[in-house]
Amino acid sequence: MSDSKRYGTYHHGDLHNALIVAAAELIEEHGSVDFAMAEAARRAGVSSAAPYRHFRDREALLDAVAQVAFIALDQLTRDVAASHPRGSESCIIALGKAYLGFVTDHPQFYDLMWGDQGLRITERDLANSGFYVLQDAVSAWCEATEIRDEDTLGLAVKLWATAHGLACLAMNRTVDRFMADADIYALLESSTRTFLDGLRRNPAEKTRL
Amino acid sequence: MSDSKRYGTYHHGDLHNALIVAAAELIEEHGSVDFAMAEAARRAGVSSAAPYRHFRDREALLDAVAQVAFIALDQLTRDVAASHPRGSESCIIALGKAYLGFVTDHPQFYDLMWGDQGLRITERDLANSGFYVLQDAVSAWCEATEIRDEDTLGLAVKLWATAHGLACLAMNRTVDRFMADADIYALLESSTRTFLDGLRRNPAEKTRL
DNA sequence: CCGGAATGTTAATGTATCTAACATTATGTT
DNA sequence: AACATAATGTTAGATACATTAACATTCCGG
Repeated sequence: MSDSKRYGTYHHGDLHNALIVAAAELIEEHGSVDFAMAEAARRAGVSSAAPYRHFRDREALLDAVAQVAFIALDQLTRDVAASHPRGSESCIIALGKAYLGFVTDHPQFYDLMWGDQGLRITERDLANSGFYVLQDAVSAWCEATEIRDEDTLGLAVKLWATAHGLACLAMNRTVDRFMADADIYALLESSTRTFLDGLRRNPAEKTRL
Repeated sequence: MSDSKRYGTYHHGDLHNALIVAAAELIEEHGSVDFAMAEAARRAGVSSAAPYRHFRDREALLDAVAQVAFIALDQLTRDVAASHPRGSESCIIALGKAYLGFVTDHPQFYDLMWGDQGLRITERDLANSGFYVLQDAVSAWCEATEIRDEDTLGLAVKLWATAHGLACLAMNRTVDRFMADADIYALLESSTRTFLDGLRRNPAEKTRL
């Protein structure tokens, strides 16, 4: 029933997905989210009004693209976590670097995912943000490092914020302009190691209220 | 010559600035940057075409608003730095908290300043981003803490990234959804303290290439 | 006080989103 | 198979906004 060959030329057969793909391509090509609805429709081979049978409005199409992006991020995150020893420092660092790479390799999708004050982000998207994978890695690291009684949720947020912030500043070329030839991956790694060193030094510091 | 009373009703007298103010207000009210050029014009009491005598296009008006926002951030940053002992850890933390407050108090301006992949940011804006103030605070702290031979530029970027990332995740309500009742200021403070602890523990770690 | 530069106005123009009315195809029921 | 109906497309606007063109008024330097 998902075989588009069953449809004639009048009905597309899988316009919903075709529009998501077209929109993603256009975002990639334009380098931003400012493509025209009609352009996506044309690329999918339908008239400019057809998309509205599948998406309430332009925003809804963007939501759908964002959801796909979150799923891709989640997949990447899981793959990275799976290829590093659970509880290792290298796993946490690899997760951060993967996040950094995801953002900087697809800067066009950043706004889609995190921009607009996050109005587009759903609970489902957050579950696909890789955060829970990071939190698990942090928990495992705390156990392995014999750091007990830590607020792993808070730790994960702090580590995430560091990677996110660096990704953000790297993406909009802010880091480059302050540090020529900056290696953001090296920055993230050393920043993370310093932070974890700090935890080892003073593990009892809790942050939740 | 800046006295608008010298002008009659036909000429506004200070439309350039009035438009910047109107745009800022509209951004604040709409909660985003999606106001109409004509709306800003109406608020300034002129016709919808008048703004184009002062700004090439809508983008140019947004640039101008962003520049004002950067100047405000710079001023805030300098004030905070001046009210804390130079070289103190509290100064670095206060700077981070001020940054966090600036972003979360005016979330509408975030996209304007850092969004759109930072295409709007000029060199002048960066000088007004508060970064150099932070870098100076970090340098002073390193001296006071007898941590020598450190890459203060890199350290400042790392600290900035942490504050920026947390601000970003707080602003789009991502942190809230993972941690109910999260106190982002407390998170930033403990994160920063842990990081500085890590530096004290292992100060020789350098990151530049 | 005159002439040009600035700055405003009104009236298009072009483009984008979205809707309305209508056409065609798919699907499920008898 | 034949029909009813839902789903999905199409064309032709309606509306909103950015921007420009042509023209009007005011400011300011000589």
